[in-house]
Amino acid sequence: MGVTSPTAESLVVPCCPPITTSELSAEQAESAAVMFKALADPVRLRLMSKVAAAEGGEACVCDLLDVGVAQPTVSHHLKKLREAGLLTSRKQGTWVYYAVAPGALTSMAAILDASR
Amino acid sequence: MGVTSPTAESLVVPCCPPITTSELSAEQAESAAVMFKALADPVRLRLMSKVAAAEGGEACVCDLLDVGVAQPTVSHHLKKLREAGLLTSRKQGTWVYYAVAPGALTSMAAILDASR
DNA sequence: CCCATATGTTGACAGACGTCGATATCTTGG
DNA sequence: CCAAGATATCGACGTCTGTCAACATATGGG
Repeated sequence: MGVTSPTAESLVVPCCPPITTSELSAEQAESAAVMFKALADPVRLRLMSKVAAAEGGEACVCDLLDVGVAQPTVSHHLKKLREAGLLTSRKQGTWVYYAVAPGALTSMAAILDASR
Repeated sequence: MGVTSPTAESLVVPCCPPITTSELSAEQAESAAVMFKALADPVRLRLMSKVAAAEGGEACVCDLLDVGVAQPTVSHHLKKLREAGLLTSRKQGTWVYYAVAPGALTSMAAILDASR
């Protein structure tokens, strides 16, 4: 295990309206906070960036180990990003490839709105 | 005090390139994390939303107290959002009005990029 | 002037979080 | 099959964070 199940986690739900449009409900805020929490760490931001900027749209874990923390810590952060629905993972032989979940970044940007 | 100084905190620095464009450096990730950390809490997300969606673009603290936590906690969260550069504040008589810092949301959305 | 109202500050506490070393699991090559 | 490499899990530790009650500060009205 350790690889994203095909049915869940990779789905992109619209979640919330732009915060400039209407006040978020407690439930909407709770679910949006999960995504922002996932990016609220320098190491996870760098991991997201490495994956998002990788050619082919995916990166092997072995290419994500140079972020200044130990390997178990990298694994822990990747799990968080997966659980937040921001990354998907795919196992190929010995290696695991991570990719940005389709629509994840767009749906976060949508919450922020681009009109201010 | 307690009101945003006019010179700092409200400035919008571009901070970082889109994460899909190039890998974030440790320093860039650190400073971007400050902003995402600020939104990584349901209460703060609701506060941002209330301010952002307010008519006139600003809201009195007295209109921000119905988010399910005590008044000191609201004050604490507003301070965090101010320090992160996401909100500005203005004192008028007994009341303090909060507004979204110009460019703050846009600059966060820019980091996420809108191309995926 | 003093009191009610609005907002911020302080100190304390429980729980969440980031980090690591040790270890487990899985896969491939020999 | 067994050793080596890649990745995940576990358990522990220190630190950060959200929360509140109590208090402090400031403003305007009577």
